[in-house]
Formats: sequence, structure tokens, C-alpha cells
Amino acid sequence: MTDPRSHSRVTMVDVAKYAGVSIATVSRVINQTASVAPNTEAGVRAAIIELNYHPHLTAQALASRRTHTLGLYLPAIGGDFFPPLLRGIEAGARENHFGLLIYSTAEDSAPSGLASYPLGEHNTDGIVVFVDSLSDEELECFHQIEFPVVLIHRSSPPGLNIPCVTIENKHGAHMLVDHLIDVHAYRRIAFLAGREEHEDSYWREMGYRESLAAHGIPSDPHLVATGSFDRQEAQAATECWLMEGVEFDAVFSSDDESAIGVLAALSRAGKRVPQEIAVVGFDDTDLSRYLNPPLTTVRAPIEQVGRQAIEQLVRLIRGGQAEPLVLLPTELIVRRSCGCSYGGE
Amino acid sequence: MTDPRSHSRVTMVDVAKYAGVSIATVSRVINQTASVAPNTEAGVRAAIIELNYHPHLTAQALASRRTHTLGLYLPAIGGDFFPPLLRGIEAGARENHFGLLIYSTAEDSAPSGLASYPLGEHNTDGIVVFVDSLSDEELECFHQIEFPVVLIHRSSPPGLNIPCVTIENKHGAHMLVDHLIDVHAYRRIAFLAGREEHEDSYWREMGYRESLAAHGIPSDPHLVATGSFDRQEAQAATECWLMEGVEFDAVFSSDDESAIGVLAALSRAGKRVPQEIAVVGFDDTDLSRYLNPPLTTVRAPIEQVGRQAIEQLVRLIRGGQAEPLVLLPTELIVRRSCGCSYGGE
DNA sequence: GGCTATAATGAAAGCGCTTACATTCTCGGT
DNA sequence: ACCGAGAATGTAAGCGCTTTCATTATAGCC
Repeated sequence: MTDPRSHSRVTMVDVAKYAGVSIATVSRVINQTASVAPNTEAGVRAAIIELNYHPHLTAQALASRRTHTLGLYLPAIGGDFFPPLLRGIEAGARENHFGLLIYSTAEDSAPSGLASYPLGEHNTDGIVVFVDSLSDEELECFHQIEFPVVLIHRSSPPGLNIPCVTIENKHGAHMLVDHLIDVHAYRRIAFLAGREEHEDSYWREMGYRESLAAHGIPSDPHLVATGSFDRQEAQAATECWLMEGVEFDAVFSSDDESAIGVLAALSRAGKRVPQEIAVVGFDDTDLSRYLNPPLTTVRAPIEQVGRQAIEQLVRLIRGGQAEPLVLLPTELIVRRSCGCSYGGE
Repeated sequence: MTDPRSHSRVTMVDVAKYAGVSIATVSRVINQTASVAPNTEAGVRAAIIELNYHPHLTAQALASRRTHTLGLYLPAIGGDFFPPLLRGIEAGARENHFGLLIYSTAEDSAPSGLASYPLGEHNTDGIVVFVDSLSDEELECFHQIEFPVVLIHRSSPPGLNIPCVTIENKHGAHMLVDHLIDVHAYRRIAFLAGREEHEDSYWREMGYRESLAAHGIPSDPHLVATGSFDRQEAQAATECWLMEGVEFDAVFSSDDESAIGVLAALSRAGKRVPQEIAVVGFDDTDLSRYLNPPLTTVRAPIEQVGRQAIEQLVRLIRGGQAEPLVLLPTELIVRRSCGCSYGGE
């Protein structure tokens, strides 16, 4: 057995001795928490370099009662949505000099007696919670102890005002459907919803309905199905429409990922996109420009969502106020799958 | 300012008092590190639940000198490759009851005087290093202090025998090119390499060359270009071939992601896949079955690579031996882009 | 019944830091 | 020359645990 205790690491005591000062002074120059005479400081810095000293983060955390670490709860790791989000979060954490601990609640059993929350006040200074990776009750627990939390793509449970950052789903969807109606004169526009409980899906559907209503188009329940933000399910749902002979000239798939499934179903059925049926998505993932045809969609600034979440969280940790709601703007991205033609790319 | 110190948390002392024992005993029942009388144990457990006590991980880490946390160094967060890899790693960590700290060396400045490595012995028990996120010198540092490290998709620098887990790149590429030659009788097969220094790319190229050689096909330098594992660059490289009038009947793109670029370039040039030119990739990312046409590729068990890496790392941490090299098998996935037709999907 | 292994527990010394408080030193003002 | 304010530094008490070592209670045995 390699005993981790065997390595005699360089500690502050060593540095203090080498520099001929007390450990308090060493601590002061490291944290710049009080003024130190220039000479002394230089000596300490030299000692630190000479001995190749590195502070022990765990000890610092215990003594200072801050971990300098942020936690991220995820429901699952995957999807085209995920990498840019994590990229934003990781970059935000790194820039603010925080470590980032991640935990997926995917196939998690309920926290048992002794096991506490995997990420919480014992190992982080604050957490960001993505959609439904934590239940309302769990959020409530954190709220009670006033632990810093920020939510992503999910609004605060009523009562506890937990800050939240998300995107303008409704407006984006509205713009997109407007485009379909105003520019292409489609009237039978199908909507493929995401997961039931998912707020993104809810607001996108709202944007869809509002746009229809604004154009005096009655909404037809046959034209709404569920794709669950999933390629397979979206494909199945589309095939279902096709089988049942539902008539539609365009489909608005609630995210790009399910749009891929729609495209696959249509292609297999021999329907040409966009000549026979137009398809549009949401998110503008990296991939959508490479689809065939390139996908008209709405750009969701996912990476920025991640950054903003960290920004708000860090404010909270530093004792400041966070925005109760950060709504990042979405933008219509017109490519070819809606029927537009364009020169670029 | 919210002072994090203000919350008087429940500590072992409280539990000990409540149960009428010493803190040592509480520690014993929590860690099961020595036998405790059944009655006592029951009392302590009851106290723990009653007081809703949760051990303070930082304090545990400091006292026991193990953090129960693993670190992951990444060069960048992104690509289709990334989510399954992280999924495997995260699951592995979670199952072994380790936390997971991640750090991207992407736009990292050189570690300055006081700043130590972001992930190291001060905050983790071991790290996994993905491709070139750490330099040989940095690996050497960790090696010197005998800090547990395992490498993913990158072999150990000479001398230090750092365990490494990767996939059978050469064999996979060999199978794939064999298929192109044996089944479809292609002879002018272009190869689009990944990044220069990338070992995956190197071995895939080796497999390609060996297969050609085995079939007595001379390799033509004009047929080898660099796509850098990147859609854009792959597209550009393919367009370049097309411009220069290089003749080829198939292209083996060193990963699925660049295959997308190849497909885009070909489609723009009006070339039909696979009728005029076949395209095959490597990795079998989620997406490849949804491409048009569905992509023939080689399955890389990416998620398993992540899991295996953690497995090896945990062994090392527990003081055991790790496999010097874990090579996970690859598998040929035949779809339509090579010219095969099939009923499924 | 006296004696020794053994199991159960407690006391206390850290782990490597931060920080409140005490101490010493300097220096301008008078 | 003397006082007091501030700056510079040191002392020491924790932070919440683990773990060694000593102590006490429990058997087991002839």
C-alpha cells in the first residue's frame, strides 16, 4: 500500500522558518490580507519559490471556511446542448479562480442515511443546478441554510427566490414561427414539444401558440406531439404523424436534436425538405449548419448561459445580490430547411 | 456580506454529546474503522439522523489526507467525443464514491509563481489526463511525487510508466479500409488525418497504410491530407482535393466529426455519396447514424474508456497496480455511406 | 478467584491553514 | 524627551475531523 501520508510536503511552517518569520506572516503575503513590510514580503516570496511551496487547498478551506469550489448538478451528461453549457460554466469558474465539481443525478439512488448530498456546503461554496437535476424539496433544503444556488433553464420554486438564468424561449419561438408564416405562408405548422415538465419546451410552445394566434391561425391539437428533446422519439412521433395522414407543411421541432429525428423520418418517407415540408429547430447547435438541408433555427447563447450562471453565483458567494432572473436573448438563424435560399456558407 | 462562518453547523462534537460518547467513537461508526458495541453504534446512528449530521468533507480530507476527489484535465470541452467520455468518467467516479473536479487547460496561462497546478495532490487523490492537456514535463512532475495519474488516448512519456487507456485505433482502421477494398473494390482511398501530434490519428493512419499494403495498393501522398478532427478544416481539405482534381473513389476521414465536413464539401460540389464517392469515419458518435447517408464508421467505446480510466486510477489510489495499457476493442459499423445497402434503421 | 488476552472506548495530538488578539517598533507632534 | 497612533509582526486558538495510544470493561481459562 502506498500511504498517501508518506510524502512530507512543504508546509507553511517550512516557508516561515526559511524566511525567518512566523506562519502568520506567510499567510499574510499569500492572501494579501494585511500589509507586510516590503523586505519581509520579498523574503517570504523567495522562500516560497525556493522551497516550491504550494498551499494545501484543503487546509485553507477548512480554516477559512470557504472551499473556492463550485458545484454543478446535472440531470445527465449528453446532448448537443451540454458541451457548450459546460464550457461556459467551466470557463466562468476558472476565471473566477474556483474549482468545479460536477455531479450527475442520472442514475442516482436516493441519498441514504449517512450519505449527504454529493455537492453541498461541505465541499463547495455554491452550486448551479441544471433543469430538474434537483427536486423542489432539495432546493428548499439549500435555501433554508441560505446556501448559494443558481438555477439554469428552470425557474425558482415558488416562495424561495432562487436566481435563475435562462433564455428568451418564447420570443425566439415567436420569431421563428412568424418567419414561417410571414415569409413562407405556411399555415399548418406542426409543433413537436420537448419533455413535459421542461420549461424550455413550455415557453417555446407558448411562442408558437402566440404567433399562430397573432396571425389568426387556429391551433390544431393534431399538430402538436411530443418529441422529448430526443432524436429517436422525434423520429417516431414524426412517423406517427405521417402514418395517420396528418397534413402539415412545416414542423417546428422544439430543439435541434429532435429536428434531426424529424429530418430522418421525413427523408425515410421520401418527403423532400423543404420543398414538401419545412423543418425548423431551436438552439442552433454546432451541428445544425451541417444538416442536410442546413437547419433554420433559433440561436440559444448556451455558453453564455453557463458563464452568466457562474457570474451570478459568484456574486451570491461574495455576499452580493444576484439578478433574480437573467434572460439571454435569442436570435433567428435562417438557413435552408425553412425554404429560404441563401448564398452564404 | 453574508459570512459563511455564521452557520453553526452540526459537528461530530454535537453528535458525540447527543449520543453520550466521544467523538472518536462517532468517527468509528461513520468510517467503520474499528468495531463498536452494537448498542453504542445504534445510539450514534440515531443521533446522526436526529441531528441531521453530515460529515464535513474538507475536515475529513485534511485529517485523513485523502480528498476522495478525482481530477480530470481536458484540453478543451467540446466535440462529439466529449460527452460520452465525460459520462463514463463521471459515472466511474460516482460509483467509486469519489468527487470529480474538472479543469480545461484550453486558454490557460502558464502557472505563475504562487499559483500551483489547478488539480493536484492538494485537492485530489489522483488525476486523469486527456490527450495533451498536460505536457510531458508536467506529467513528470506528478510522476516524481508518485502522484496517481492515468492517461487517456495518449501514451506515457518514455521512462515514466504512466498507465494509459485507449482504443484499438489501428485495428479499427485496418478493418474499415479492408471493407472498402474487399467489399467495394475501391482502390483510390483518400485519408484525412486528424491533428499532427494526436496518437489516435497516427494509429488510424497506420491501419490505413497497413491495409493498403496488405492489398498491394501503393499509397499515394496526394491522397493524404489533414482535417484536424474538425468539421471546417475537413471541409476545406476536401474542397482542396476537389479543386486540384485529385481522383479518389472513397475517403476515410479520421473521425466522424470531420466526416461531416467531408460530406458537406462533397454535397456542395454536387458529388453523390456513396454513388460517386464513398465516405467513412471513425468513432461512431451518436450522430453518425443520422447523417445523410448514414455513416459507415468504426465504433470506439468512448464511455468505457472513461470508466476504465477511473477504474485504473482508483486501483492506483488504493495502492494497487494498474494495467500499463488498456486497449479497448473497436468494431466495424457498416451503414450506407460506404456503398452498402441494408434494411435496418 | 486471580490472571491475561481482547474488545470497547476515551483523551489528546495533530492535519495545514486562518485570524483575533497581543506585542513590539516607528515616528510625527509637542 | 515623551506620548500615542499605526504599522509590522508574532502568539495561539481554532476549523472538524482521524488516529494513536492509553485506559477500562469483558470474558476466558486453569
